[in-house]
Amino acid sequence: MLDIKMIRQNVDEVKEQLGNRGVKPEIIEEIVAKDRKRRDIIVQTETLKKQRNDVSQAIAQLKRNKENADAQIEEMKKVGDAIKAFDEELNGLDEEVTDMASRLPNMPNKTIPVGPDEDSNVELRKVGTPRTFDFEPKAHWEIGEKLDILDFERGAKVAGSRFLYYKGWGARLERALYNFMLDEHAADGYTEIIPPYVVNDESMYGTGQFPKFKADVFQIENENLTLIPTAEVPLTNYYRDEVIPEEKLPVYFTALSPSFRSEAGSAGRDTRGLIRLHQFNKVEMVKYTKPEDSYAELEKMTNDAGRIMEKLGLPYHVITLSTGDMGFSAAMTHDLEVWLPAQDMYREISSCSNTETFQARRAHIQYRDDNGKLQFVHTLNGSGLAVGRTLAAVLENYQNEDGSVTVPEVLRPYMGGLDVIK
RNA sequence: GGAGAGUUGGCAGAGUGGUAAUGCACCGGACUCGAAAUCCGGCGAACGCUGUAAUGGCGCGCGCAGGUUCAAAUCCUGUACUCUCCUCCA
Repeated sequence: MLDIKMIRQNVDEVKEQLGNRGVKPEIIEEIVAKDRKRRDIIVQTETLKKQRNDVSQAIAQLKRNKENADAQIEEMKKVGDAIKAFDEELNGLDEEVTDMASRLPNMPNKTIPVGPDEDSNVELRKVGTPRTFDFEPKAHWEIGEKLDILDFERGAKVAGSRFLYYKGWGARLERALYNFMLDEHAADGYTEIIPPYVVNDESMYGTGQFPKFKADVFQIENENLTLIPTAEVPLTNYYRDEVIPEEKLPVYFTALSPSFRSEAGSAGRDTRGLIRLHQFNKVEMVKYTKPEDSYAELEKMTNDAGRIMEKLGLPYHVITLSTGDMGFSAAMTHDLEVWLPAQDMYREISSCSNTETFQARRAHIQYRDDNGKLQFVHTLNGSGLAVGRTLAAVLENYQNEDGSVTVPEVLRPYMGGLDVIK
Protein backbone atom coordinates (compact mmCIF):
# COMPACT_ATOMS: atom_id res chain seq x y z
CA MET A 1 0.00 0.00 0.00
CA LEU A 2 1.29 3.39 -0.91
CA ASP A 3 0.93 6.18 1.61
CA ILE A 4 -1.98 8.34 0.50
CA LYS A 5 -0.19 11.40 1.89
CA MET A 6 2.83 10.57 -0.21
CA ILE A 7 0.63 10.27 -3.30
CA ARG A 8 -1.08 13.57 -2.51
CA GLN A 9 2.24 15.36 -2.15
CA ASN A 10 4.01 13.77 -5.12
CA VAL A 11 1.29 13.37 -7.69
CA ASP A 12 3.50 13.81 -10.75
CA GLU A 13 6.23 11.51 -9.57
CA VAL A 14 3.70 8.80 -8.65
CA LYS A 15 2.08 9.10 -12.06
CA GLU A 16 5.40 8.70 -13.80
CA GLN A 17 6.74 5.86 -11.65
CA LEU A 18 3.55 3.85 -11.68
CA GLY A 19 3.12 4.67 -15.35
CA ASN A 20 6.25 2.59 -15.83
CA ARG A 21 4.32 -0.24 -14.27
CA GLY A 22 1.31 0.19 -16.49
CA VAL A 23 -0.92 2.28 -14.22
CA LYS A 24 -2.88 4.95 -16.07
CA PRO A 25 -2.37 8.52 -14.79
CA GLU A 26 -6.14 9.08 -14.67
CA ILE A 27 -6.36 6.53 -11.86
CA ILE A 28 -3.96 8.56 -9.75
CA GLU A 29 -5.87 11.71 -10.53
CA GLU A 30 -9.13 10.10 -9.50
CA ILE A 31 -7.64 8.93 -6.23
CA VAL A 32 -6.28 12.37 -5.48
CA ALA A 33 -9.62 14.00 -6.32
CA LYS A 34 -11.55 11.62 -4.11
CA ASP A 35 -9.04 12.15 -1.34
CA ARG A 36 -9.50 15.91 -1.65
CA LYS A 37 -13.26 15.53 -1.36
CA ARG A 38 -12.85 13.12 1.51
CA ARG A 39 -10.81 15.60 3.49
CA ASP A 40 -13.30 18.39 2.82
CA ILE A 41 -16.02 16.26 4.33
CA ILE A 42 -13.86 15.35 7.29
CA VAL A 43 -13.50 19.02 8.11
CA GLN A 44 -17.27 19.53 7.94
CA THR A 45 -18.22 16.48 9.97
CA GLU A 46 -15.59 17.15 12.60
CA THR A 47 -16.82 20.69 13.04
CA LEU A 48 -20.30 19.33 13.71
CA LYS A 49 -18.97 16.69 16.06
CA LYS A 50 -17.19 19.36 18.03
CA GLN A 51 -20.49 21.23 18.30
CA ARG A 52 -22.28 18.08 19.39
CA ASN A 53 -19.70 17.38 22.08
CA ASP A 54 -19.89 20.91 23.42
CA VAL A 55 -23.68 21.07 23.51
CA SER A 56 -23.94 17.59 24.98
CA GLN A 57 -21.79 18.79 27.85
CA ALA A 58 -24.12 21.72 28.29
CA ILE A 59 -27.14 19.42 28.25
CA ALA A 60 -25.57 17.28 30.92
CA GLN A 61 -24.98 20.34 33.02
CA LEU A 62 -28.57 21.54 32.59
CA LYS A 63 -29.92 18.12 33.54
CA ARG A 64 -27.78 18.07 36.63
CA ASN A 65 -29.27 21.41 37.58
CA LYS A 66 -32.75 20.04 36.84
CA GLU A 67 -33.19 22.64 34.15
CA ASN A 68 -34.92 22.25 30.82
CA ALA A 69 -32.76 21.24 27.85
CA ASP A 70 -35.43 20.56 25.26
CA ALA A 71 -34.26 23.31 22.93
CA GLN A 72 -30.71 22.00 22.88
CA ILE A 73 -31.84 18.43 22.42
CA GLU A 74 -34.02 19.45 19.51
CA GLU A 75 -31.08 21.29 17.95
CA MET A 76 -28.77 18.33 18.41
CA LYS A 77 -31.22 16.02 16.69
CA LYS A 78 -30.66 18.02 13.52
CA VAL A 79 -26.91 18.10 14.04
CA GLY A 80 -26.93 14.36 14.62
CA ASP A 81 -28.74 13.80 11.35
CA ALA A 82 -26.28 16.00 9.51
CA ILE A 83 -23.34 14.14 11.04
CA LYS A 84 -24.85 10.86 10.04
CA ALA A 85 -25.27 12.01 6.46
CA PHE A 86 -21.70 13.27 6.25
CA ASP A 87 -20.34 10.14 7.86
CA GLU A 88 -22.15 7.95 5.39
CA GLU A 89 -20.73 9.87 2.49
CA LEU A 90 -17.34 9.79 4.14
CA ASN A 91 -17.44 6.04 4.65
CA GLY A 92 -18.29 5.55 1.00
CA LEU A 93 -15.44 7.75 -0.12
CA ASP A 94 -13.04 6.16 2.34
CA GLU A 95 -13.84 2.77 0.98
CA GLU A 96 -13.42 3.92 -2.60
CA VAL A 97 -10.10 5.62 -1.96
CA THR A 98 -8.74 2.70 0.05
CA ASP A 99 -9.91 0.19 -2.49
CA MET A 100 -8.37 2.10 -5.38
CA ALA A 101 -5.13 2.75 -3.50
CA SER A 102 -4.86 -0.87 -2.39
CA ARG A 103 -4.88 -1.90 -6.05
CA LEU A 104 -1.91 0.30 -6.91
CA PRO A 105 1.38 -1.58 -7.19
CA ASN A 106 4.47 -0.54 -5.29
CA MET A 107 6.64 2.32 -6.47
CA PRO A 108 9.61 0.80 -8.28
CA ASN A 109 13.07 1.55 -6.99
CA LYS A 110 14.58 4.28 -9.14
CA THR A 111 17.62 2.24 -10.11
CA ILE A 112 15.82 -0.60 -11.83
CA PRO A 113 15.45 -0.82 -15.60
CA VAL A 114 12.35 0.79 -17.06
CA GLY A 115 10.50 -1.25 -19.62
CA PRO A 116 7.16 -2.78 -20.47
CA ASP A 117 8.02 -6.48 -20.00
CA GLU A 118 10.66 -9.13 -19.43
CA ASP A 119 12.64 -8.04 -22.50
CA SER A 120 13.87 -5.08 -20.49
CA ASN A 121 15.21 -7.20 -17.66
CA VAL A 122 18.94 -6.93 -17.09
CA GLU A 123 21.28 -9.85 -16.43
CA LEU A 124 23.45 -9.23 -13.38
CA ARG A 125 25.69 -12.30 -13.51
CA LYS A 126 26.03 -15.84 -14.77
CA VAL A 127 27.19 -18.54 -12.41
CA GLY A 128 28.38 -21.96 -13.56
CA THR A 129 28.69 -23.28 -17.07
CA PRO A 130 25.97 -25.37 -18.68
CA ARG A 131 27.21 -28.88 -19.28
CA THR A 132 27.68 -30.05 -22.86
CA PHE A 133 25.88 -33.30 -23.62
CA ASP A 134 27.13 -35.91 -26.04
CA PHE A 135 23.57 -37.16 -26.35
CA GLU A 136 20.19 -35.47 -26.65
CA PRO A 137 19.20 -34.42 -23.11
CA LYS A 138 15.69 -35.50 -22.15
CA ALA A 139 13.07 -33.38 -20.44
CA HIS A 140 12.74 -34.01 -16.71
CA TRP A 141 9.22 -35.43 -17.02
CA GLU A 142 10.45 -38.06 -19.42
CA ILE A 143 13.31 -38.96 -17.12
CA GLY A 144 11.02 -39.02 -14.11
CA GLU A 145 8.33 -41.17 -15.68
CA LYS A 146 10.88 -43.60 -17.08
CA LEU A 147 12.44 -44.05 -13.65
CA ASP A 148 8.95 -44.35 -12.13
CA ILE A 149 9.71 -41.55 -9.66
CA LEU A 150 7.22 -38.98 -11.03
CA ASP A 151 3.63 -39.92 -11.91
CA PHE A 152 1.70 -37.18 -13.67
CA GLU A 153 -1.03 -39.40 -15.05
CA ARG A 154 -2.22 -40.60 -11.70
CA GLY A 155 -1.92 -37.07 -10.33
CA ALA A 156 -4.33 -35.95 -13.04
CA LYS A 157 -6.67 -38.87 -12.37
CA VAL A 158 -6.85 -38.35 -8.64
CA ALA A 159 -6.71 -34.56 -8.43
CA GLY A 160 -6.54 -33.02 -11.88
CA SER A 161 -4.08 -31.67 -14.39
CA ARG A 162 -1.07 -29.88 -12.90
CA PHE A 163 -0.98 -32.28 -9.94
CA LEU A 164 1.37 -35.22 -9.57
CA TYR A 165 2.68 -37.99 -7.39
CA TYR A 166 6.32 -38.14 -6.39
CA LYS A 167 7.21 -41.77 -5.82
CA GLY A 168 10.08 -43.77 -4.35
CA TRP A 169 13.41 -42.06 -4.99
CA GLY A 170 11.52 -39.13 -6.50
CA ALA A 171 9.79 -38.45 -3.20
CA ARG A 172 13.07 -39.02 -1.42
CA LEU A 173 14.90 -36.62 -3.73
CA GLU A 174 12.30 -33.91 -3.12
CA ARG A 175 12.67 -34.43 0.63
CA ALA A 176 16.45 -34.41 0.34
CA LEU A 177 16.34 -31.11 -1.52
CA TYR A 178 14.19 -29.25 0.93
CA ASN A 179 15.98 -30.64 3.94
CA PHE A 180 19.25 -29.57 2.38
CA MET A 181 17.88 -26.09 1.70
CA LEU A 182 16.47 -25.66 5.19
CA ASP A 183 19.74 -26.79 6.75
CA GLU A 184 21.66 -24.29 4.64
CA HIS A 185 19.37 -21.42 5.57
CA ALA A 186 19.46 -22.35 9.22
CA ALA A 187 23.25 -22.14 9.02
CA ASP A 188 22.87 -18.68 7.47
CA GLY A 189 20.88 -17.47 10.47
CA TYR A 190 17.29 -17.98 9.35
CA THR A 191 14.84 -19.23 11.96
CA GLU A 192 12.99 -22.28 10.70
CA ILE A 193 9.21 -22.03 10.78
CA ILE A 194 6.36 -24.38 10.04
CA PRO A 195 3.49 -21.99 9.31
CA PRO A 196 -0.23 -22.47 8.73
CA TYR A 197 -0.89 -23.51 5.15
CA VAL A 198 -4.17 -21.64 5.05
CA VAL A 199 -4.59 -18.00 6.01
CA ASN A 200 -7.40 -15.49 6.44
CA ASP A 201 -8.25 -12.58 4.13
CA GLU A 202 -6.49 -10.04 6.33
CA SER A 203 -3.24 -11.89 5.83
CA MET A 204 -3.73 -12.13 2.08
CA TYR A 205 -4.35 -8.40 2.06
CA GLY A 206 -1.30 -7.73 4.20
CA THR A 207 1.16 -9.18 1.72
CA GLY A 208 -0.64 -7.75 -1.31
CA GLN A 209 -2.38 -10.76 -2.86
CA PHE A 210 -5.80 -9.36 -2.00
CA PRO A 211 -7.91 -7.64 -3.15
CA LYS A 212 -6.49 -7.68 -6.66
CA PHE A 213 -5.44 -11.28 -7.20
CA LYS A 214 -8.24 -13.39 -5.79
CA ALA A 215 -8.52 -15.28 -9.07
CA ASP A 216 -5.04 -16.74 -8.59
CA VAL A 217 -5.73 -18.65 -5.41
CA PHE A 218 -7.75 -21.52 -3.99
CA GLN A 219 -10.19 -20.61 -1.25
CA ILE A 220 -12.12 -22.75 1.17
CA GLU A 221 -15.80 -22.39 0.48
CA ASN A 222 -17.82 -20.56 3.14
CA GLU A 223 -14.74 -19.97 5.25
CA ASN A 224 -12.44 -16.99 5.58
CA LEU A 225 -9.55 -19.22 4.54
CA THR A 226 -7.26 -19.35 1.53
CA LEU A 227 -4.64 -21.97 0.69
CA ILE A 228 -1.34 -20.13 0.74
CA PRO A 229 0.14 -19.36 -2.68
CA THR A 230 3.52 -18.99 -0.98
CA ALA A 231 4.89 -19.19 2.56
CA GLU A 232 5.67 -15.51 2.19
CA VAL A 233 2.09 -14.87 3.31
CA PRO A 234 2.18 -16.56 6.74
CA LEU A 235 5.84 -15.62 7.32
CA THR A 236 5.31 -11.92 6.62
CA ASN A 237 2.00 -11.78 8.49
CA TYR A 238 3.65 -13.32 11.54
CA TYR A 239 4.26 -9.81 12.85
CA ARG A 240 1.11 -8.26 11.41
CA ASP A 241 -0.34 -5.54 13.69
CA GLU A 242 2.74 -5.64 15.87
CA VAL A 243 5.63 -3.46 16.88
CA ILE A 244 8.85 -5.44 16.62
CA PRO A 245 11.39 -4.55 19.32
CA GLU A 246 14.22 -2.77 17.55
CA GLU A 247 16.90 -5.07 18.88
CA LYS A 248 15.27 -8.05 17.17
CA LEU A 249 15.85 -6.56 13.72
CA PRO A 250 16.70 -7.87 11.27
CA VAL A 251 14.46 -10.93 11.58
CA TYR A 252 15.20 -13.87 9.28
CA PHE A 253 12.59 -16.58 8.73
CA THR A 254 12.62 -19.64 6.50
CA ALA A 255 9.92 -22.22 5.90
CA LEU A 256 9.10 -25.14 3.70
CA SER A 257 5.51 -25.18 2.56
CA PRO A 258 3.34 -26.29 -0.25
CA SER A 259 2.24 -23.43 -2.50
CA PHE A 260 -1.20 -23.55 -4.08
CA ARG A 261 -1.95 -21.58 -7.21
CA SER A 262 -4.95 -21.74 -9.48
CA GLU A 263 -2.84 -20.73 -12.49
CA ALA A 264 -5.83 -19.01 -13.98
CA GLY A 265 -4.89 -17.57 -17.32
CA SER A 266 -1.93 -19.84 -17.91
CA ALA A 267 -3.81 -22.50 -19.85
CA GLY A 268 -1.56 -24.16 -22.38
CA ARG A 269 1.70 -22.88 -20.87
CA ASP A 270 4.15 -25.36 -19.34
CA THR A 271 1.50 -28.04 -19.28
CA ARG A 272 4.04 -30.81 -18.86
CA GLY A 273 6.39 -31.49 -16.02
CA LEU A 274 7.16 -29.75 -12.77
CA ILE A 275 7.37 -26.18 -13.98
CA ARG A 276 3.81 -24.99 -13.47
CA LEU A 277 1.65 -26.85 -10.97
CA HIS A 278 -1.35 -26.15 -8.80
CA GLN A 279 0.60 -27.43 -5.81
CA PHE A 280 4.35 -27.33 -5.34
CA ASN A 281 6.82 -27.24 -2.49
CA LYS A 282 8.87 -24.15 -1.91
CA VAL A 283 11.40 -23.14 0.70
CA GLU A 284 10.84 -19.48 1.38
CA MET A 285 12.98 -16.82 3.03
CA VAL A 286 11.49 -13.72 4.63
CA LYS A 287 13.26 -10.80 6.29
CA TYR A 288 12.11 -7.84 8.34
CA THR A 289 14.69 -5.05 8.34
CA LYS A 290 15.22 -1.41 9.15
CA PRO A 291 14.79 0.79 6.08
CA GLU A 292 18.46 1.63 5.82
CA ASP A 293 19.49 -2.03 5.70
CA SER A 294 16.96 -3.48 3.30
CA TYR A 295 18.89 -3.28 0.04
CA ALA A 296 22.01 -4.81 1.53
CA GLU A 297 19.76 -7.54 2.92
CA LEU A 298 18.23 -8.09 -0.50
CA GLU A 299 21.68 -8.73 -1.95
CA LYS A 300 22.45 -11.15 0.86
CA MET A 301 19.20 -12.98 0.35
CA THR A 302 19.79 -13.26 -3.38
CA ASN A 303 23.21 -14.73 -2.66
CA ASP A 304 21.71 -17.14 -0.12
CA ALA A 305 19.41 -18.46 -2.84
CA GLY A 306 22.20 -18.63 -5.40
CA ARG A 307 24.50 -20.51 -3.08
CA ILE A 308 22.01 -23.38 -2.92
CA MET A 309 22.39 -23.87 -6.66
CA GLU A 310 26.14 -23.50 -6.50
CA LYS A 311 26.35 -26.27 -3.92
CA LEU A 312 24.04 -28.40 -6.03
CA GLY A 313 26.20 -27.75 -9.08
CA LEU A 314 23.39 -26.13 -11.06
CA PRO A 315 24.23 -23.34 -13.54
CA TYR A 316 22.11 -20.23 -13.15
CA HIS A 317 22.00 -16.53 -13.76
CA VAL A 318 20.64 -13.59 -11.86
CA ILE A 319 18.53 -10.90 -13.46
CA THR A 320 17.01 -7.67 -12.21
CA LEU A 321 13.41 -7.36 -13.24
CA SER A 322 12.29 -4.30 -15.14
CA THR A 323 9.41 -2.10 -14.03
CA GLY A 324 7.03 -3.95 -16.32
CA ASP A 325 7.91 -7.46 -15.17
CA MET A 326 7.93 -6.97 -11.41
CA GLY A 327 5.37 -8.35 -9.01
CA PHE A 328 2.72 -6.14 -7.44
CA SER A 329 4.32 -5.63 -4.02
CA ALA A 330 7.95 -5.33 -5.04
CA ALA A 331 10.11 -2.22 -5.28
CA MET A 332 13.00 -4.29 -6.62
CA THR A 333 13.26 -7.93 -7.62
CA HIS A 334 16.13 -10.19 -8.50
CA ASP A 335 15.13 -13.39 -10.24
CA LEU A 336 17.40 -16.42 -10.24
CA GLU A 337 16.96 -18.69 -13.23
CA VAL A 338 18.35 -22.18 -13.42
CA TRP A 339 19.63 -23.82 -16.56
CA LEU A 340 17.34 -26.50 -18.00
CA PRO A 341 19.22 -28.42 -20.72
CA ALA A 342 16.16 -29.94 -22.39
CA GLN A 343 14.55 -26.54 -22.78
CA ASP A 344 17.93 -25.04 -23.65
CA MET A 345 17.16 -22.01 -21.51
CA TYR A 346 17.18 -20.54 -18.04
CA ARG A 347 13.92 -20.85 -16.08
CA GLU A 348 12.90 -18.96 -12.95
CA ILE A 349 13.61 -20.88 -9.76
CA SER A 350 13.71 -18.04 -7.26
CA SER A 351 12.49 -14.49 -6.98
CA CYS A 352 13.92 -12.23 -4.29
CA SER A 353 12.15 -8.94 -3.62
CA ASN A 354 12.35 -5.93 -1.40
CA THR A 355 8.86 -4.52 -0.84
CA GLU A 356 10.20 -1.68 1.30
CA THR A 357 7.23 -0.44 3.39
CA PHE A 358 4.57 -1.61 0.94
CA GLN A 359 3.58 -4.72 2.87
CA ALA A 360 4.43 -3.24 6.26
CA ARG A 361 1.90 -0.49 5.67
CA ARG A 362 -0.81 -2.94 4.69
CA ALA A 363 -0.01 -5.30 7.53
CA HIS A 364 0.92 -2.64 10.10
CA ILE A 365 4.35 -3.95 10.97
CA GLN A 366 6.41 -1.38 12.78
CA TYR A 367 9.38 -0.81 15.03
CA ARG A 368 10.41 2.07 17.25
CA ASP A 369 13.38 4.05 16.03
CA ASP A 370 16.06 5.72 18.17
CA ASN A 371 13.77 8.69 18.79
CA GLY A 372 11.00 6.40 20.04
CA LYS A 373 8.96 7.04 16.91
CA LEU A 374 7.03 4.28 15.21
CA GLN A 375 8.35 3.43 11.76
CA PHE A 376 7.35 0.85 9.22
CA VAL A 377 9.86 -1.95 8.73
CA HIS A 378 10.96 -3.08 5.31
CA THR A 379 9.96 -6.62 4.36
CA LEU A 380 11.75 -8.87 1.93
CA ASN A 381 10.93 -12.26 0.55
CA GLY A 382 12.62 -14.75 -1.69
CA SER A 383 12.45 -18.37 -2.72
CA GLY A 384 15.28 -20.50 -1.55
CA LEU A 385 14.30 -22.35 -3.71
CA ALA A 386 11.24 -23.62 -5.53
CA VAL A 387 11.77 -27.29 -4.72
CA GLY A 388 9.91 -28.87 -7.65
CA ARG A 389 11.75 -26.79 -10.19
CA THR A 390 15.02 -27.59 -8.44
CA LEU A 391 14.24 -31.29 -8.71
CA ALA A 392 13.50 -30.80 -12.41
CA ALA A 393 16.85 -29.05 -12.82
CA VAL A 394 18.67 -31.86 -11.00
CA LEU A 395 17.06 -34.50 -13.19
CA GLU A 396 17.91 -32.68 -16.39
CA ASN A 397 21.42 -31.51 -15.52
CA TYR A 398 22.49 -34.76 -13.88
CA GLN A 399 20.93 -37.20 -16.36
CA ASN A 400 22.98 -39.92 -17.97
CA GLU A 401 22.62 -41.40 -21.41
CA ASP A 402 21.12 -44.64 -20.04
CA GLY A 403 18.27 -42.71 -18.38
CA SER A 404 19.71 -42.84 -14.89
CA VAL A 405 20.37 -39.72 -12.83
CA THR A 406 23.48 -39.06 -10.77
CA VAL A 407 22.74 -37.69 -7.31
CA PRO A 408 24.53 -34.39 -6.60
CA GLU A 409 27.27 -34.84 -4.02
CA VAL A 410 25.70 -32.61 -1.36
CA LEU A 411 22.42 -34.52 -1.47
CA ARG A 412 23.85 -38.02 -0.96
CA PRO A 413 23.86 -37.78 2.83
CA TYR A 414 20.16 -36.98 2.53
CA MET A 415 19.59 -39.93 0.18
CA GLY A 416 20.99 -42.69 2.36
CA GLY A 417 24.24 -42.46 0.44
CA LEU A 418 22.68 -43.27 -2.93
CA ASP A 419 24.80 -41.99 -5.82
CA VAL A 420 22.68 -42.86 -8.85
CA ILE A 421 18.90 -43.14 -9.30
CA LYS A 422 18.22 -45.87 -11.86
C1' G B 1 -20.47 -28.76 17.97
C1' G B 2 -22.85 -27.13 23.15
C1' A B 3 -22.59 -23.92 27.84
C1' G B 4 -20.38 -20.06 30.55
C1' A B 5 -16.72 -16.04 31.57
C1' G B 6 -13.66 -12.41 29.63
C1' U B 7 -11.35 -8.48 26.05
C1' U B 8 -10.29 -0.84 28.76
C1' G B 9 -3.40 3.20 27.88
C1' G B 10 3.53 -0.41 28.13
C1' C B 11 1.53 -3.51 32.46
C1' A B 12 -2.12 -3.95 36.44
C1' G B 13 -7.00 -2.36 37.16
C1' A B 14 -11.88 0.85 38.32
C1' G B 15 -15.87 2.49 35.74
C1' U B 16 -23.89 -0.14 33.83
C1' G B 17 -26.24 6.45 29.86
C1' G B 18 -23.52 12.74 30.62
C1' U B 19 -18.01 11.90 27.60
C1' A B 20 -12.13 7.15 30.39
C1' A B 21 -10.32 6.77 38.09
C1' U B 22 -6.11 4.89 40.39
C1' G B 23 -1.45 2.22 40.88
C1' C B 24 3.17 0.58 38.59
C1' A B 25 6.30 1.92 34.68
C1' C B 26 8.00 6.17 31.82
C1' C B 27 9.64 11.63 31.14
C1' G B 28 10.90 16.53 33.52
C1' G B 29 11.88 19.08 38.10
C1' A B 30 12.90 19.62 43.58
C1' C B 31 15.75 17.43 47.59
C1' U B 32 21.05 14.98 47.59
C1' C B 33 28.13 15.13 46.93
C1' G B 34 25.53 11.32 44.01
C1' A B 35 21.79 7.68 44.15
C1' A B 36 17.57 5.47 46.52
C1' A B 37 13.31 7.01 49.00
C1' U B 38 10.09 11.18 49.08
C1' C B 39 7.64 15.42 46.97
C1' C B 40 5.90 18.44 42.60
C1' G B 41 4.58 18.33 37.53
C1' G B 42 3.88 15.79 32.88
C1' C B 43 2.60 11.69 29.76
C1' G B 44 -0.84 8.02 28.92
C1' A B 45 -1.39 4.69 22.85
C1' A B 46 -1.89 4.58 17.92
C1' C B 47 -4.58 6.96 13.80
C1' G B 48 -7.04 11.09 11.04
C1' C B 49 -8.11 16.29 9.83
C1' U B 50 -6.35 21.13 10.47
C1' G B 51 -2.50 24.52 11.44
C1' U B 52 1.21 28.33 13.50
C1' A B 53 7.23 31.45 13.52
C1' A B 54 6.20 27.88 17.39
C1' U B 55 4.23 25.12 21.97
C1' G B 56 -0.84 23.66 19.22
C1' G B 57 -6.39 22.83 18.09
C1' C B 58 -10.01 19.31 16.99
C1' G B 59 -11.84 14.55 15.75
C1' C B 60 -11.48 9.58 16.81
C1' G B 61 -10.61 6.18 20.50
C1' C B 62 -12.66 1.01 25.90
C1' G B 63 -11.53 -6.42 20.72
C1' C B 64 -14.16 -5.47 15.78
C1' A B 65 -18.76 -4.00 12.98
C1' G B 66 -23.56 -2.12 13.19
C1' G B 67 -27.97 -0.18 16.01
C1' U B 68 -30.83 2.78 19.87
C1' U B 69 -30.12 7.92 22.04
C1' C B 70 -29.53 14.93 22.24
C1' A B 71 -25.45 11.93 24.41
C1' A B 72 -22.76 4.96 24.57
C1' A B 73 -16.81 1.92 27.58
C1' U B 74 -21.87 1.58 29.76
C1' C B 75 -28.09 -0.49 26.52
C1' C B 76 -29.26 -3.81 21.92
C1' U B 77 -27.62 -7.04 17.61
C1' G B 78 -23.85 -9.50 15.05
C1' U B 79 -18.85 -11.10 15.03
C1' A B 80 -13.42 -12.33 16.24
C1' C B 81 -10.19 -13.98 19.78
C1' U B 82 -8.79 -15.90 24.85
C1' C B 83 -9.96 -18.96 29.14
C1' U B 84 -13.03 -22.90 31.73
C1' C B 85 -16.42 -27.09 31.41
C1' C B 86 -18.95 -30.72 28.22
C1' U B 87 -18.73 -33.32 23.48
C1' C B 88 -15.50 -35.12 19.65
C1' C B 89 -10.65 -36.43 18.00
C1' A B 90 -4.89 -37.44 15.65
